[in-house]
Amino acid sequence: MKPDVYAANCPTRQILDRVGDKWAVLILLLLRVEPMRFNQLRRTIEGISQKMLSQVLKSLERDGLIRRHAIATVPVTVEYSITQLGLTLAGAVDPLRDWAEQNLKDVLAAQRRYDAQQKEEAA
Amino acid sequence: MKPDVYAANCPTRQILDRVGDKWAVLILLLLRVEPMRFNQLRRTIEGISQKMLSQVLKSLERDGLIRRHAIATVPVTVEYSITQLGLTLAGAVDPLRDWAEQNLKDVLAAQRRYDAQQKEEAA
DNA sequence: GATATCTAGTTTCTATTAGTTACCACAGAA
DNA sequence: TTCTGTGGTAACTAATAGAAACTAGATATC
Repeated sequence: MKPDVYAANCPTRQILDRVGDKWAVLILLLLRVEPMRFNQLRRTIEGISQKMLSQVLKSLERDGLIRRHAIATVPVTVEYSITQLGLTLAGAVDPLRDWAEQNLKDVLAAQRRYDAQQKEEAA
Repeated sequence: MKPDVYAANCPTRQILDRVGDKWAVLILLLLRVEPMRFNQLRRTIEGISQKMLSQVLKSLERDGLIRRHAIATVPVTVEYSITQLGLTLAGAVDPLRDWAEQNLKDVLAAQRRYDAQQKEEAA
């Protein structure tokens, strides 16, 4: 009944870390639409650095959520696509995205209330 | 169609950050069962530092996901409970937890395959 | 009467991680 | 010959997570 806090033993912990990763889900959702190349992803996701993109792609591939396919052109092009496993994870993220869209207003309102309260107490 | 990368504008991004927070969801799921006090949470979640617990509780309260209730005993006790909003977020996390439990085996297998592949290529 | 314990935190410092910037090698076009 | 494109890596810095010690006030223990 007690949640298992030790990261190594807790599957949910590991998946939440992956989903909480700033770029991972974004990439997953992009690749759900269609396969993309490295620089294509980089241009689409304005603000990501090459290092982070490279790093996240590598870890997503390691987890079996995406597939890396190098094509022997000149210069080499590399295409990334989503796997079946990645597809199901993306699906599990959808309820969360829906929740976010429906409830962001309330969260922001709560934040404003809290901040106003704090300010008042400080005065 | 293109996902909005700029964090400030993207509700999903903000919620995913919250859910990806190492301790936040854990606390939310604990408080879904029953209200708890500060040190009670600290003892239940072995491994969390007082600083992190205090910090996460504060940000969860700020987001309107939990409620803080100080009781004038001696010494003062503080009880944290989940709000209606927090309850619905916890519900949206459930599919993800289910996915994790069902697919962790596959993810770990993919990781082993990937690591073996890397090792082989290095040799 | 000094010490320890409970409550719920805060402060300080360090280790880890996230992110930025510059660079690599190769080929084709201007 | 310098510029653009391919897909990255290496070195450095800023931000954050976490460990450990401290606060304060009342009660119980030695």
